[in-house]
Amino acid sequence: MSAPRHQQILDTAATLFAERGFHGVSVHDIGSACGISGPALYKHFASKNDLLTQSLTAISERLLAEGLTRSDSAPDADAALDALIGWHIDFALGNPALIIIQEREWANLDAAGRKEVRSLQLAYIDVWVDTLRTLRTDLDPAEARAAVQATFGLLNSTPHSARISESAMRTRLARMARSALLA
Amino acid sequence: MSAPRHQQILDTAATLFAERGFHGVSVHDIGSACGISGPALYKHFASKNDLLTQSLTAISERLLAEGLTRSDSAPDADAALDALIGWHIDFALGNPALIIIQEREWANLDAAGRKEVRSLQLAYIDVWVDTLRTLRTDLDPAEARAAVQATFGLLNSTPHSARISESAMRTRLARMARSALLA
DNA sequence: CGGATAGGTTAACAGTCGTTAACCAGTTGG
DNA sequence: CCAACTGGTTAACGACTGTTAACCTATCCG
Repeated sequence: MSAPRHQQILDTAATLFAERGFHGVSVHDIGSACGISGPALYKHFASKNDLLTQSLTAISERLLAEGLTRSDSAPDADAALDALIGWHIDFALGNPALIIIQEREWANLDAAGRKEVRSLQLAYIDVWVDTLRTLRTDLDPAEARAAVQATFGLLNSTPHSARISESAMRTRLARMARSALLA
Repeated sequence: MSAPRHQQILDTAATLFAERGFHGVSVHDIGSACGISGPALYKHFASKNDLLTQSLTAISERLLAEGLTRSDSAPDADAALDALIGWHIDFALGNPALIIIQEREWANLDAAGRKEVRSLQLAYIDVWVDTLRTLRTDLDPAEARAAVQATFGLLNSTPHSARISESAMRTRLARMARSALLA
């Protein structure tokens, strides 16, 4: 199996999906952006939908795994929150296309993919919620979840703006997220 | 001219676009959701793209106009910021479909529509930026703009979550937005 | 009364979509 | 050395797309 080509297709598809939306991109577009053409994709993926499913599950798995690692290795809850914020910013700034499709293409998954991605996303949210609730004992789980999701909206907005330097953006987002969560 | 039908089509289209994306909805889908079918839409709109353009410009005009009104009638900058936050939350909670398509279907506009919507959006951002910069003299325009757009991301995340009551969501979002902007 | 008009219908068009089929070159392994 | 497999090609498919055309009916106005 040619793993690099597999990954190349996945990356290319994610970028195109982010730019024009799942239904706005044809398999011919994806193939030709990879130097191959159209139906050749079916040697690597079962369907166009499979491309989206694999992208989204990979994103969710990576967010969750690294989020767990970083928050677990923090000395206390306060540092864990900073670690989560830092990780999410790293990911959003480094992979704007993935952030975009994770936000907007969720509805185009089939039932099975949707279920899997959803549970990974919920697990990731729970990591944040658990951390936040040890710092904010006044928040019940539902309120904490709402606050975390709002913070994701804040952090995920980076792909849409970005007119200041990456390091300035990084520190500004971190400060805004922290004070929003602890307000 | 039947104005109500015009508006009904616009509302229906916006909802469907929000659910399945511009390319994921056919003119037949829109028509049949309105009780008429397919090509009848062309008695009211020039094209499917025209539907999207009119939706997006209407949203941007409304956000800007009401934002200006509310912030102008505030006694000072601090109250103006609260007024802007309150208005944006009102709109986002009341029109989740419109918020969604304004975020994600911008790329599907034709050149003319894109230009008009963009300038309206920039004007709306400027209202926020001007207000914010009288309270935060340390922020240069670019940084203020980045902060405002991040706040929009926070406030616009409501359509994706919403598991707590609307009034609880409203006050939580307002507090988070305010402290993120002033952090 | 009678034409214009507004708002709907169905039929049809050309184009594009995702997907499959049939085929072919190169590599690999028994 | 030959068989199998990998990864590519082009051709063809049926379904669906946005849009136009042709036609019908009710309402309105001179």
